[in-house]
Amino acid sequence: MKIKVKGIENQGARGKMNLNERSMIVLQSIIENYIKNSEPVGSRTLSKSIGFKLSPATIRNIMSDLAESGYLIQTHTSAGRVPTDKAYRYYVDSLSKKPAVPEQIKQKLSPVSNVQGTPVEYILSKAVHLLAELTKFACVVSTPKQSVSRLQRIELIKISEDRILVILVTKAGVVRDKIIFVKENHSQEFLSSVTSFLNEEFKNHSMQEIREGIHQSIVSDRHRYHDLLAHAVRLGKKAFELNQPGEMFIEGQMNLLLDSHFHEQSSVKSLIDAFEQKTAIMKILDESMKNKGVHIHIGIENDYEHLHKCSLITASYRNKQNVLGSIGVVGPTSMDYKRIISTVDYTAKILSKTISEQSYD
Amino acid sequence: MKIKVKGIENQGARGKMNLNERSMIVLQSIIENYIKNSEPVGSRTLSKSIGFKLSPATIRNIMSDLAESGYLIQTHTSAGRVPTDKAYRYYVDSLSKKPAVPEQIKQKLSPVSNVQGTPVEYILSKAVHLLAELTKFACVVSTPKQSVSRLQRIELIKISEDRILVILVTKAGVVRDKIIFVKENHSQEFLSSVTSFLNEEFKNHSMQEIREGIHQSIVSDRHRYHDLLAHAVRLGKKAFELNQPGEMFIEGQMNLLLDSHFHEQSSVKSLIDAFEQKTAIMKILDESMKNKGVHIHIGIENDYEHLHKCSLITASYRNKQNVLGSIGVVGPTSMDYKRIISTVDYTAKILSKTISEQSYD
DNA sequence: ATTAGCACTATTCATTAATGAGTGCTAATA
DNA sequence: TATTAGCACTCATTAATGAATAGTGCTAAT
Repeated sequence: MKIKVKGIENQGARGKMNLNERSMIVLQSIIENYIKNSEPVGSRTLSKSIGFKLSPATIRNIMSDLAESGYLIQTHTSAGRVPTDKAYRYYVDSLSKKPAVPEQIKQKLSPVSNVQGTPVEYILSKAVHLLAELTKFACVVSTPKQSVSRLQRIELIKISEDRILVILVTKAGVVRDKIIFVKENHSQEFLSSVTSFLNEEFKNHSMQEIREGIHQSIVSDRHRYHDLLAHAVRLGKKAFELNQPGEMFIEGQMNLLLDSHFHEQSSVKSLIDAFEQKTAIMKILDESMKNKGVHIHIGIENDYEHLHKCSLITASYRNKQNVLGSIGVVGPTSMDYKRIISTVDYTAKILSKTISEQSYD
Repeated sequence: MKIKVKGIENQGARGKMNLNERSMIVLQSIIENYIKNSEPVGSRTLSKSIGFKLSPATIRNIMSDLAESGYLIQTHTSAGRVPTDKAYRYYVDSLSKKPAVPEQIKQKLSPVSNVQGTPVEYILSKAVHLLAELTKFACVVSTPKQSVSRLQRIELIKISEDRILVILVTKAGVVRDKIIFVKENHSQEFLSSVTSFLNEEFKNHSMQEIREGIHQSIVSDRHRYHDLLAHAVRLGKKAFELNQPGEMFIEGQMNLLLDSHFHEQSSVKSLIDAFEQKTAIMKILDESMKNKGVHIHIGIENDYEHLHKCSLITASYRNKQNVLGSIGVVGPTSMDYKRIISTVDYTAKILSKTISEQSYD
């Protein structure tokens, strides 16, 4: 693996300090050691575990420089060094972009494609569940936004004299159902004609467009469908609102509590808040939909303060047409980035593949 | 509140011991004290907090008797007493069956009825979420079993050349959808006729019956609907299987970890396992569907060992026709039973009301 | 430029002693 | 006879102490 040194050498201003390629290899070694053992790493330990020969004293000098440049900190005077968020950022940036996915992980994720044909939500929950099991961290996935997805089909089914079941099927394969209450007792035939009208009119339009456009239709066709379309508007609005705050499935929160890094009381409570609020994590997932590939948010880089001690690894999933949502892992900043990144990446891919194959376009 | 003394007096065999009504008031006082403060309660404290005048020495004697009868234990020689599961059992049995529900709690649960008209799952998740927020414990709810609920309507919708969306609407208001892949390109008209055939044939039959009966129909009508019915069989089976293990929503697991009673490492891990496995809790929820009212499982009374340090308070919810599922709270054995019982009871009631009003029978 | 050596610092762990909450028992009391 | 006061005893908790340990920083030698 090639290491990027660009822009790092001599950035520390002070003439004495020199952060050359060797320093960075040491840093990398410290990081990997810390990820593995979750304990501050000292010069002697490192001297042994590092590839080439270097005495503890020399390593101490290098460490001192790295500390001064903000890559390492000491929890106390006589303790080993611990990587900072800056160090992790350097580390992940210097990783070759696509670590291979171990066959074992692929195998464990294969059940995701086995649930093809089930509702998208079920596929998502399967994926997030397996991801949590594999990573031993908390995992999240956002459900497809209804606003961007396009209508495949709408169905109005008469359930009783005053109730109609409305079913919206989107291109992404999401089915949303809702009961609306009506005053008039419409015949199923009437509903059928309204249904075909709606389908002709709005198929392939996004929910957003429908919501905006449906009112006009009412005006022009007022004579025929007036009342029911009014209901349809109300339904559309409600269904849209329901999904608007963006649903999100969470799995494996408990994993974090077993993790040694979160054993300090304070950060546990922080995390609980973060998951309770949802919005902060949701925002990160949404952000992740804008660009391809794996996104990495390390500790302090997160806007939300309660996530300052976490890293989030996210990746979006999609069907052939659109980006639908994101799946991600929430863990300590000292997670095994190599493994987690490749796992998340692969999970998103298999999710995309599974959903694409059952999407309607 | 009347206290049951029946069958308790002199049950300890040893002639000396006497557990009269006063003892039981003391016991009750100890329990309530412990529930409130989560700390072993001593004779001096109790002497002050108890209603009538009684010296610490006397109370010590009573406590000693209660301990001998298995209602109290000491964590160590010089510690106060802690109620046993037997004590809690006595305590809840002696509660007047229906503690009043505070107006404040009713208010906080009112959003449940506001989501009427949405999918049952959504209503359930709303209810369990609020219940967790109110009780500050972990809460669970089981979704309606498909096997017992009766078919209201089935719809087959042609999605693309090789895909059909199947929607099952049950009387309980549960909608289940699934995509089936077909080799032949059936026309929508053909599907419509199959749909109406299926509806005529199976409406009001339970899923179980349909699953068993559908094969016969195939035989007799083989000439017309053969292929699609074969698919319907497969669908029915799969849909049934999917729901069979019984889904369950969990909320507020994290609450338990903040609870002082679960701070000991071991019991945390136990609990995580319990929620991971789901089956044990699911079984208790299922059990709870058999009888009306609130069910209480205290610590050791639970079959599943990992739940020995928990109490579960459950109540079933229903529509006009059937019992559909259960909702419940999982907390420490020293929970505030009065409050939790009334809250669970009320939640189940409001859930039943909300769902009944949108059920199709 | 690297390394060995040594002084220095802070954590961790075990030991000890003091404190205090709470009991159990016995004898005095109402 | 039931209750209470008094006292000895137990055990957890806490703080203080000191030894052992891991690790650094600096300096001088290589």
